[in-house]
Amino acid sequence: MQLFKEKGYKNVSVDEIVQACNSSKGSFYHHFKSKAEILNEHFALADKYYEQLYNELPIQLTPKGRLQLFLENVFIYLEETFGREFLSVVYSTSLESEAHLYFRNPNRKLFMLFEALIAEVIEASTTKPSLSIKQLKLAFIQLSMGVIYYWCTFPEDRSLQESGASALEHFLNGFS
Amino acid sequence: MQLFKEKGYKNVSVDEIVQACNSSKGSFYHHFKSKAEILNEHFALADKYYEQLYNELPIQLTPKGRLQLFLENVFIYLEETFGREFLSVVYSTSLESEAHLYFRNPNRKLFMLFEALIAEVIEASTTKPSLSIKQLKLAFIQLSMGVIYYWCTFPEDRSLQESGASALEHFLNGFS
DNA sequence: TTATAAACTAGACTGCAGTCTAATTTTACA
DNA sequence: TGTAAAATTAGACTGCAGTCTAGTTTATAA
Repeated sequence: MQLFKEKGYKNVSVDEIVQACNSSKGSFYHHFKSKAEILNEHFALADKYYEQLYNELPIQLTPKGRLQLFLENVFIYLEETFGREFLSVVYSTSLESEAHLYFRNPNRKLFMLFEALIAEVIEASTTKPSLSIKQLKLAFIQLSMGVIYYWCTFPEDRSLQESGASALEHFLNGFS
Repeated sequence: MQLFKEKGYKNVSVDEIVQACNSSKGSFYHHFKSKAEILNEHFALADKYYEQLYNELPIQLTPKGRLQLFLENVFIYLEETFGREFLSVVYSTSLESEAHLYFRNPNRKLFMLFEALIAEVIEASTTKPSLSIKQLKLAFIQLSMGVIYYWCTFPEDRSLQESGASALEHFLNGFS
């Protein structure tokens, strides 16, 4: 991870990694399915952090406010801890290999937290929404991924959080 | 493109391509910046098709209905013409290189059509939405990308269109 | 025509992710 | 302890994207 930070993911070869670790390629590929899979280690940490974020969400806020605050903090965390290059590598390699078991797990912890927060919003809503909670959870996941993917693909000067702010707002408007 | 369809993108090497074309690597890389860039050719076609779709949208439909129908047809087109593997390759390689000028152009034709259709929806809406048209266009792009990215990452048996249906519905609910 | 520049082509070469096989170390258990 | 199986390690090797350099063809213009 240190080498990646110093030189960028693409500019660090596996040979360089194993040399820096006094290890060997055989050993490396015994433990990891691919170069990209090393990044997985971080996703376990991320899910831990999200859970903490969730538990620290102020109870006095409205459900919508809680959902909004949560996603905002997730985005801030992603940008600060991972950064655009790291996210690009994860989003890119996830599509081309079976690496990233954490990331590609449709039942990952983060998604469960999304669901819990959306359930709160539905419950507090005066009218029943036309979509089921499963559908709304899916829509929310798609939205988050879209925001991140867009932010990686079209690098601007805005933060990830800013870039996704209006999409999130509009999503919340969808609840009467 | 024929080789890719037969054997899959990853299983066709550039050597194989140039051999099948009685060409050479030097020639290939004179015309294309990368292997992935060949796929670009298709995006020009796609944008042509979208424009036609847009022009054929029934005028008697509500603006929401028109937007919905349009995106549904885009998704159907993407799935049928490109397919999951092709989309995965494009979405993946777009993050790792400067290839795909079409795809990575924030002003591409498709996005303009989105904007036009959203403008219709806003105009027909009784109350002014809290977001500007530019913000809504961005949110809509992010949503579409998210739906496609999700569909590529978590392959299920559902069509792309089905997978994104509820996200799209919820987006439209966001307009009062 | 011919000189010169620009566009294009050829294919050997480089760098790197990932594989393969043979060794070495660790574990399990008699 | 001894020994067989399993886990781990080493590093040479393979396959392929992309580069490099030296040609060859085509366009331009006197």
